[in-house]
Amino acid sequence: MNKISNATIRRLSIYLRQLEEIIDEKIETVSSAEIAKMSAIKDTQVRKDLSFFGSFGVRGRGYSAKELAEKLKIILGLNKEWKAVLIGAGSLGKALSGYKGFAKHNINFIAVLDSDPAKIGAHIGDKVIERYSAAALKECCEKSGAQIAVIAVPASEAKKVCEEVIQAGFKGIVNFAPVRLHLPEEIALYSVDLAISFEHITFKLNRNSDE
Amino acid sequence: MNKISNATIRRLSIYLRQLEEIIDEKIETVSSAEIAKMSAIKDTQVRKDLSFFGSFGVRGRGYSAKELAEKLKIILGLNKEWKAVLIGAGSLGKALSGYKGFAKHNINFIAVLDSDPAKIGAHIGDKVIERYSAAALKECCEKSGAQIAVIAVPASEAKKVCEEVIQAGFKGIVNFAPVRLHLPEEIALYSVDLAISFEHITFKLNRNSDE
DNA sequence: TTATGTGAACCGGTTCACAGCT
DNA sequence: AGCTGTGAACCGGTTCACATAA
Repeated sequence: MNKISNATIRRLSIYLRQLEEIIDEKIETVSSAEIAKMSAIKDTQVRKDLSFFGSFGVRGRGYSAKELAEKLKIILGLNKEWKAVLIGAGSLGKALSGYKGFAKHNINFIAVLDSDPAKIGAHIGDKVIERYSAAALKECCEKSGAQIAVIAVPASEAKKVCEEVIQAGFKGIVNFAPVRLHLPEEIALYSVDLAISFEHITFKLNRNSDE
Repeated sequence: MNKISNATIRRLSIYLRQLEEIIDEKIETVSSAEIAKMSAIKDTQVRKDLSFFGSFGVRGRGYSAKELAEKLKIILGLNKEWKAVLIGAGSLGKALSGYKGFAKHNINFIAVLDSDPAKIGAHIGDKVIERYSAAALKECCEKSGAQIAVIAVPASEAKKVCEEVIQAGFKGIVNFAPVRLHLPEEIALYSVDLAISFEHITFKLNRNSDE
């Protein structure tokens, strides 16, 4: 199975989102050029990305928006049900648990864990916060079949939590803590780092003013 | 002025964070290999990235952790005070306004705006939520000198807000809404997209199980 | 004629190899 | 001897050019 670049994966998500907008507008057929324009990406790039997975269009005509969206969902794994555990019920955890986009794409939080005794038992959305422990993690993974751990704890705890998550048997991690996690090749990791995003902007603003 | 890749900018942020850890441990000198190991990046990459901005090390010895951190802060623009406006006081906005990392790097929220009348006047951290309007934006930008707009509103509003942000004169945008923003070359943009991060993981988990 | 699908060319970012300092 | 700094080589991702199909 030939390797797909991270950049391609990211763009597939973008295409899917644009297609969903198109479908909402009741448009049935789209060209790669139209998808490209909405995505601010070149049309050849769109076709090349899709070509790694098959040929979904009709020459001279374009793509069926619905069919292509369906294919992209399958490619991205969104046709399956995913179970995730949220670790950390702070303000960021709250924001994540409330995000509508997940359910839409079959990503469901089955539990919320936190190590702060004061929070245990409180509600967060329709979930009750449970006590964090390595054993609790293991139970989510083995009994409930959760595959994804979402780490939204302070930086100081993130490395330990990460190790316990791997121990418990999770196969995918979305990390929001501002630390670099080193993990085995077979675990999928995506890190969202707020500091990096803001520093990206300050760098560019700084540069623009220098020129 | 030669162009610096986004990848390099991202890594500079990472190096800075690792250096801060090193400084906390009272270590004075580091080699590029040590920074590289902590960052899970190759040592030649570290040196190449730094070389775009000057030579900060001592051959045969390494780098002064403090000095290099200081240089990186200057490169990333973190030696200056930045003023940002937070647009959207929902759960994500709350999480962002509470994030400690910003103040540490001289990024300050001077105002929180929201268009929901029910929220106006409420507190969010030590700020009072003000009514969102194009005029309010302009005031933040022109009177208070804010340079960065942080968009944390629902997808449906994001495009309109983005236009008004540009109109108001902001030069940098950090976007958390799940939409593609098209904007003029001279505006710095960084988008954080939760759906993309999760879909990245589902794609990889899906693939790993296929193989 | 129009728009897809794809091998080939290109380009830029990463890695290598080694010269240059301390 | 050890580690930095950097031109050159390499590699992978993007773009081009065009054959193919409706």
